[in-house]
Amino acid sequence: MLKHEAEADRVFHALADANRRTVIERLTRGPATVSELAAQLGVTVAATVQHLRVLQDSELVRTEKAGRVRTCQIDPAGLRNAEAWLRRQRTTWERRLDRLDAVLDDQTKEQ
Amino acid sequence: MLKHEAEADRVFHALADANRRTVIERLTRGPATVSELAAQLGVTVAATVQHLRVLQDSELVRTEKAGRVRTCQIDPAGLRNAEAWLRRQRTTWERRLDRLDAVLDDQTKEQ
DNA sequence: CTCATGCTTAAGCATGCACTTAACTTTACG
DNA sequence: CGTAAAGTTAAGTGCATGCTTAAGCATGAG
Repeated sequence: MLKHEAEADRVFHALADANRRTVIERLTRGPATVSELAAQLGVTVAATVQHLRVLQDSELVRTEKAGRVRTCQIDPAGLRNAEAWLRRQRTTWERRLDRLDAVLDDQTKEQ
Repeated sequence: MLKHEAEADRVFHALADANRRTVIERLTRGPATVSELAAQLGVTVAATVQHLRVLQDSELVRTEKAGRVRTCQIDPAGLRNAEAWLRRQRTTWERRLDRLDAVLDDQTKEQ
């Protein structure tokens, strides 16, 4: 639970930036180099590298360097973590609503 | 798409804070007052109010004031938005992998 | 009415973050 | 070799963020 919390911290922080989300959206369509991502974002390559570090630490992106060009692609682990946290909250909440419904049903029957 | 992007911005930013996630986890178990949330977080009531403003703006929490006590509960809209964004990315990525598989299958057949 | 309770708001502060520029390393090409 | 391209790293800057304290505003209990 605690390890998961730390992961959730990294992942949601990574997703909280619009430029980093744009990188993810781009990479779901296929791999890209650092320069290509920088061009699409409209920021410097240096800024893009910093974004990529955050995305890698949260397991949202994997990169590999061949020669002098670094190729980036989606790492599904981070997306799965984030989806799992959200689903956990939603199901807990829905289960509670179901219990509430049951209680209300019992009460109406007892009248 | 643009409106959705702005919503994603707010939601993921809200989820990026550990204390705000704790509030959500608490509220999935049932409603709570501002003071109760502050006590659990171990921060001042003032700080908690600020977190609640962020959570309301991202439609993760709804609140209602009765007398001098404000009761907070989950608003499922924000969670749904976040889940939708993540699912959109994941399915786009999986569809691309499927296409890649198809291409590779064709190539092996042609040999 | 008095006063404590629950919340709200404003102001200040330390820290973090996203970006830049600039200097540097490594790799490819002629 | 010389040089341009791709990326890395460091330092600095402005702005946002999360927190505090302090003051203020309703509301409920006695």
